[in-house]
Amino acid sequence: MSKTPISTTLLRPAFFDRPADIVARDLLGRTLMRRLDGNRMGLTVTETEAYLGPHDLASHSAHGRTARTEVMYGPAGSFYVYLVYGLHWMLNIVTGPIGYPAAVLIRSAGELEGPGKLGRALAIDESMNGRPALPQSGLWFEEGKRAGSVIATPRIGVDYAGPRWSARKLRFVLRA
DNA sequence: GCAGTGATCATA
DNA sequence: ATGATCACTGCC
Repeated sequence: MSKTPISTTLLRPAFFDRPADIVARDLLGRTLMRRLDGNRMGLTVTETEAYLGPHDLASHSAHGRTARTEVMYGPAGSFYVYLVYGLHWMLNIVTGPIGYPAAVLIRSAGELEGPGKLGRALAIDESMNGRPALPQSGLWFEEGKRAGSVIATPRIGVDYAGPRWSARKLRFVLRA
């Protein structure tokens, strides 16, 4: 116990440099780590949604590059955080190459079911927007994958995207 | 079923 | 400057 392991279980930026649906699925069962007030907690990711890119009419990036969506055009592995309904901070992780605006919404982890509850419990706010998912940010992912079956369903709350895109099964849930 | 809440974006 | 919208939650 006297030595610190050299290898880390950190999920590196390359993990996120893939299509959003692949990343969304692969994140299930991984551990979302949060450092708060000097304490560290880890939560198993249990629900995600993929926002594929500018052609995906449910994605914020479907209407072009704006101040809000700017970080989606940045490097994979950066957090994209925004406020919805004036109350709830949504936590997303940017995926794919620089210049290509796609992301994965973290909807549930551990006992925290629902993206608004997750954001509140983890004290997510605009200060996390654009930060890399690394320990130095106080919020990151680790590898160890917990087993379970994966269910794919349509995404929640995206009816505005029209039937074609709202019906796509881009929400992924881990069932024990 | 629907109120709360405020940033964001299009319109002007 | 104004108004519609919103990747939600909790209480009626």
